[in-house]
Amino acid sequence: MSKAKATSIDIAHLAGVSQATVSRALRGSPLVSQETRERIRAAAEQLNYKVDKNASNLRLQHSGTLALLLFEDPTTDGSNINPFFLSMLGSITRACAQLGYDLLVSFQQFSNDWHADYADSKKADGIILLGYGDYLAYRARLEKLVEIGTRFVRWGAVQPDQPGVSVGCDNFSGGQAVARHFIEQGCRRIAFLGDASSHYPEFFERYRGYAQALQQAGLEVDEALQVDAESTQLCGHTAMSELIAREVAFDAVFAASDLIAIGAMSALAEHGYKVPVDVPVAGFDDIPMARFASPPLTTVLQDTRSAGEVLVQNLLMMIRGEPAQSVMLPVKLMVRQSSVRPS
Amino acid sequence: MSKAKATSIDIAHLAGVSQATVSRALRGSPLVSQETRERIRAAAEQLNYKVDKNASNLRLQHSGTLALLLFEDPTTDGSNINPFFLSMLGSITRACAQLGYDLLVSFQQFSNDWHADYADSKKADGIILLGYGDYLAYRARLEKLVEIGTRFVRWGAVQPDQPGVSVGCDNFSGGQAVARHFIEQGCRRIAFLGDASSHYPEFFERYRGYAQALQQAGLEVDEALQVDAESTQLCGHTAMSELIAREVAFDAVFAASDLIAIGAMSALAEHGYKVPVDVPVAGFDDIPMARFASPPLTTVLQDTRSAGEVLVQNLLMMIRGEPAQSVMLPVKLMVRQSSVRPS
DNA sequence: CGTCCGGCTGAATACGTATGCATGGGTGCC
DNA sequence: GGCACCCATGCATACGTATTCAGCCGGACG
Repeated sequence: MSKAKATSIDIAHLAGVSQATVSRALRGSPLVSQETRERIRAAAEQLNYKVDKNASNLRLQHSGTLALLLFEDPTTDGSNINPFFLSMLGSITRACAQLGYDLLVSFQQFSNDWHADYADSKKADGIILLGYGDYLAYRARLEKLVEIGTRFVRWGAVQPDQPGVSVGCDNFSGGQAVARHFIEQGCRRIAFLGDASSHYPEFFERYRGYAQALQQAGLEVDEALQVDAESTQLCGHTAMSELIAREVAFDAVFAASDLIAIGAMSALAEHGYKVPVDVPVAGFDDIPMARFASPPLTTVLQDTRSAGEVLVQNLLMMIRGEPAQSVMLPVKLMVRQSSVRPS
Repeated sequence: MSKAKATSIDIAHLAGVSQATVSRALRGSPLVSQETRERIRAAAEQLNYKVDKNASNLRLQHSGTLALLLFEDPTTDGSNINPFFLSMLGSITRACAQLGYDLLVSFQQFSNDWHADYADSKKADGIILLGYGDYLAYRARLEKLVEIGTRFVRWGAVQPDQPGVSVGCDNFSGGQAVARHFIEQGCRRIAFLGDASSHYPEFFERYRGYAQALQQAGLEVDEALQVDAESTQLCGHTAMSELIAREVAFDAVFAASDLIAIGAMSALAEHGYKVPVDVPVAGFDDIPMARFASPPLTTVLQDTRSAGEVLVQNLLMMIRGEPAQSVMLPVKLMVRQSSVRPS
């Protein structure tokens, strides 16, 4: 039909008013009379007019958009995105839609430089940072963000000395719960699969919870029972194989994430171990796959739905200039077959 | 530090040049001397300057952004997003990043009105439509989009009379392959779980492929063996239970999607059927969960990676004004344990 | 009948960038 | 030495919208 898109001036001509009135009418200003408003609305519909967001955003100095930045360690195999973060993505999208914001999604995995630019270039009003990253490597950047006044929230371990606002689950309690669950069943040599250094604060918190539960039960925390692993099935498989190769005794496996746990279970199967009879296994995250693993995987549920809501709400508070605080969300142990020895 | 964000004029002052030169330098215009360019770059860095995308986009009349619109039938249980589309999301994001575009993501599931507005409001240069939707219900809207010149590509069944450009897998051949796989093993009463009406063209194509394979093998296509189901585990469970309740004989189950297959397998287990010994099962999509189902699920692989690339490339062609055509991608049968009877 | 006020509307401008056009200074060539 | 030419830069303007300010009209009130 019309080749060029209609502008508010076209609408103004058609409706016999000025451009200013068109703008006011379409934004719902009370200054416009009901009759004029209706005429303008009709004209706009007739020409398929839509407000030009670029012009509008430029004028208003905000974009009505949030950016979601998913960063994963580039060392991961790059194949598939961690399902846990996909769940988060879904809940964040939902929360954004409910609150009237659009969402820009970017995977650090796929691009080189930090798209924190999204906010600096006014393409987004704020940023959500998501990922099990090597936190220390990003710390300087977070501090830079704070310094130049970029609004952002981070999903991850909630620690007192962090720059900016974080939202995360209670990884410590989750780790504790898993360890206690094993201990109650009489396990005494519980392996931990996952990076236990402070570079990965979330895994580290899970490890600390695990270690404390062991100590409270009077059990030794044996370094030989801990194997580093990033959150992929492949790493889980490798780490489990490594543990078996060490030939140390173990009677339970706590994997720091579900993907690691699933990889570990496949390695156990290959080596002839039956789960849970020979060795019970538990993971962390409760990704959808966990329920359908064989056997169904015991894990720690992170409530992604409220996590997404809290992230977005906190970010919007910051954008509005209100003070926002870090939040730690509760977790829940989901006991399934993989961790329960038949009595 | 500085409260207000720096503009190109600030940079111009600091570098002792005009705003025009700043713009040219930062955009890499060959008109600017090397020395001046360097001075401007330094000034920009010093002030943490980033080009204001809103102003830039307004001036350039494009946004460097694509919108991904995921629409699923609102009748689904709304809990989790179909993992297959999440895979597509990942590959589309990757393709966008590689081609220098940002991606705006929206779930029709969560919002009421069509955000085709993204393109009309110039927030995006084009739209990617994704979803097993009731296609007929959207047809009028697609035609409207074509009419007003909105650039979009659609993931789904590729059919000759469709408005716009589509990219999809060869669902027909996939359905054929699954049916033949069962037939080769001597199955003669193969059930089909999934909507077989033309409202869901992708499922319908899979059904047509299945039906043709049966006929070519001289087998009857029995309507009693087909049960409607949308693509969720719950629907799969329900549909399978329904089939069992019908008390018709069946010796294989072809589910139109992996989620349906997984739901069906759980229903089979509840009724005491062993997969694959009593009844072999296959799905469609090859979502990550399929490999970890119990038993691992035979399914039809859709290559989401190239699908994402083709979608984005086609859309960019349209944006550049080049002609783009619908594309049908090949599929591949992934035989795993769920469909293979021990001989 | 004049004044004032309130309710609507229009004119003008700013948001920050990109670019066509004009300009200045330097260089080469005759 | 003068003229033409080119490279680098500055000036001015347009992109489309939202809002401030000013103006107009009609009615109410003194």
